[in-house]
Amino acid sequence: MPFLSQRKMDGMAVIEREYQKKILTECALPAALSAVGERWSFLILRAAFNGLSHFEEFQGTLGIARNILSNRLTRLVENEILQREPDPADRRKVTYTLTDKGRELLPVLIALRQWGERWVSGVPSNPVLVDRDSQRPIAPMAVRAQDGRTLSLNELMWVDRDRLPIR
Amino acid sequence: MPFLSQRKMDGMAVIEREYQKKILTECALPAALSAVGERWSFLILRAAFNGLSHFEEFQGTLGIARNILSNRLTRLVENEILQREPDPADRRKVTYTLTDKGRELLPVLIALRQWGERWVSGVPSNPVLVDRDSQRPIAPMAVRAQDGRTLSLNELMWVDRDRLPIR
DNA sequence: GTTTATCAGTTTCATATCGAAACTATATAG
DNA sequence: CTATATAGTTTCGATATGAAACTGATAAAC
Repeated sequence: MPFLSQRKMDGMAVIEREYQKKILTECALPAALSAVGERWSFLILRAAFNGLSHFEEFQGTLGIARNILSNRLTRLVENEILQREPDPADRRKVTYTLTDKGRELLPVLIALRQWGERWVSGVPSNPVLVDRDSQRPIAPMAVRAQDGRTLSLNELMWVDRDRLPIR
Repeated sequence: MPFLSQRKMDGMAVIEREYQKKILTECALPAALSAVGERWSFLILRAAFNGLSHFEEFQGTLGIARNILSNRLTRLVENEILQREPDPADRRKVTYTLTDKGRELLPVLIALRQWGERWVSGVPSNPVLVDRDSQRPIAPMAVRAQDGRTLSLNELMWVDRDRLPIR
């Protein structure tokens, strides 16, 4: 994917048009969006992260239309984000559970949620997500360097893969 | 918002139904999605982060229909994610630039892009986003504790705001 | 100053998607 | 055997989308 308004960011070099195009075309964002880019998909995943796993649970909790839910679940399963299995305890039921691929969407959901808290709803949501050890809230999601420093937009730049320092 | 499949996560306490409902309703994710939850919105933002700012640039680069682009730009401006201004150099043109609120979506876009690279496109995209200082690629987006430790799903839990340790 | 081109939209219309409600198929409970 | 729960599918009207043509304003060319 791409990013970075180099134009008016002090200190950030202006990107030439050709490179800009490359950044926009060779980007995994459209690929990611085709898997989870629909509104309901995010909300279904949120529910799955909270332990919901049955059709009726999703439908009742989210208030989504049944045909749309059916369609979204199918797509999420096709994309291997959810796993569909008959419930061994009750064969009428089907469970949808997160795969590893699905679980790794957690940072995306958390980042979106934090942004919404800060900029849209305004209110810090009530149950708070905390680190189990310290019992303190998690840190705000941020872009970071390898050593953990958080990076702002003008501390970032694009580099061609071939020109990366070795190691 | 919500999250966390407590059910089968070893060590993670099972959440009671009532609390689960609260987690799902008092969540900023739906709010965030109503602002940026449409496919094109993310792609327009990606382009804006790369320095695109004019209608024709977005249209040509993204291949989006003009009426939809018009609609999405209007909505992004209404949501104060983009700022609309006449171009002082050429009064025919209008520039759309990121606001602070818009720029703070960077972690979301980066997280989505990284996920897409790893799980969908499979290939690490070519221009690489690096830390300007070290010239090394940025770290993978991760949920972290206040002290910077990365946290996995089963190291997370929900706590009611009132029961947070003081400080 | 007239013509032409550019830019940022709007309008139109055909198609695709969505959502509410009713219907279906299978499994379980009594 | 009957009633109910679960996970869908079908139907149909409303909404959103996309391609293409059109508009209005500014700027550039001559």
